[in-house]
Amino acid sequence: MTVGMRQQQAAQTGAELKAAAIRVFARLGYLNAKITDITAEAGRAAGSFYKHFANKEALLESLLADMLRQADASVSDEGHSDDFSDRAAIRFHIATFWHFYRRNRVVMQALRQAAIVDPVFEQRSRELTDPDVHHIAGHLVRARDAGLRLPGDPLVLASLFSAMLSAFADVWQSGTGPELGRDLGDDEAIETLTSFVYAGIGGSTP
Amino acid sequence: MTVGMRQQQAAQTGAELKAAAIRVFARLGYLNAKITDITAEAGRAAGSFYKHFANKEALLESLLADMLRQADASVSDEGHSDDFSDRAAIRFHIATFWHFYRRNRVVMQALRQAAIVDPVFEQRSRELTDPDVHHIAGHLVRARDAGLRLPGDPLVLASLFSAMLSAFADVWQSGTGPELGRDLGDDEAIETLTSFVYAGIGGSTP
DNA sequence: TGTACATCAGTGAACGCGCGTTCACTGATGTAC
DNA sequence: TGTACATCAGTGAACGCGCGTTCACTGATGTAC
Repeated sequence: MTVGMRQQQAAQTGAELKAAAIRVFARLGYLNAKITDITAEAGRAAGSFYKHFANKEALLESLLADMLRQADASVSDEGHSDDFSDRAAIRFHIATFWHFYRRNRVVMQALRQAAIVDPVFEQRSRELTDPDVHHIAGHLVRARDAGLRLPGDPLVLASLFSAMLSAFADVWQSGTGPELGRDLGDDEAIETLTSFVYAGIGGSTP
Repeated sequence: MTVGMRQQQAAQTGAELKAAAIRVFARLGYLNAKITDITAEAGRAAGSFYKHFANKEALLESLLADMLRQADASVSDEGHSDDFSDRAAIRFHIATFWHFYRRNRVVMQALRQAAIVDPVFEQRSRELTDPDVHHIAGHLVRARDAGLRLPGDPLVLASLFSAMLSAFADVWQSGTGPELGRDLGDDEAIETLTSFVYAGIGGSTP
């Protein structure tokens, strides 16, 4: 039952294919990436791919699994207060998301592209986003209980935040904003978002 | 030089193909739509398509042209005040966008999908969004001059608004939000967005 | 107004390209004795 | 420790499917005289 040379090598090439895939997705996008682009990037033959993944979808599932495993490991749900009348609570959520997206932008974009074309990934995408939206909605309800006059329905606002964060991170972390090539610093991005959201839900003027 | 029967008929089928395309895009998405899906929807033979459009890209260009022509015709740049310290100015912009998106959601989504896969449409998409972002940035600068303490750089905020509006309209106009099938009423959507943005840039609490 | 020929929208079967996927083969690791 | 056989990751040429695109054909409109 010892792990032999062969298994190690195989696991290794599997990992190299995934790493190559991420580089290719970053360059061409998930939808434009051909299997042979990935194997070429990894310096392997085309057929090699199928010793490790059934197809491109299975590869993406595997990348998603890696992402979630890593995210679960690094989550510290601790230490953030639970209502959004507290500016620090908002900042904490935004910063967490922002850094998560920095680490996983390519896979997240790949997922979004896959979701456009494939109902399975549309579902996966929803499964990833939905709990978050409801989590945020909960914070908003508590903020309302604490006396804030929200500008709308908590769930609607929560989905607004979620969409806003993804779109914003997408644009400003990949330098595709109105000023091409400009990558907003983490601090400026997080501060801007926090101030905007905090004031937006009635917390206070900046 | 009179317009004959044949030309009329041809223009007619051209228009029918475009209308069918929009229905198909709405159902399957631009990227998933096959030429034969469109011709079938229009009740025509496959080859017919190419008497009217060089390919799917040309069809989309044509739909974009229609959209812009119609938008140009209905624009009344008049009657909106020019700085965002005025709540009505924000509401006006949001309402305009919201209604534009209601009329043209399918084509806008098609454009976004095409942009993922094709640099030409990435460019088109940018050309469509960019002036808007700068226009909004201008309003924000004037709001700042009027005494508002913005939560960040005007251009960054403007791109944030733009991304937020598209994402929000996308989700809530197509019933794909956290509560599947719920289409937010125009008024609720516009009010929520306006209040949020107005407060967010320091205008006031709702 | 009528006849002969030209044009052209529309048809749908056939073609062919791109790319995902397979498969017979190789050589290195693993196993049995 | 050595020999014979089995397994399996990796290879890359070949296969074949899906779908965009073409093309020879039809029949209705348009033109010439």
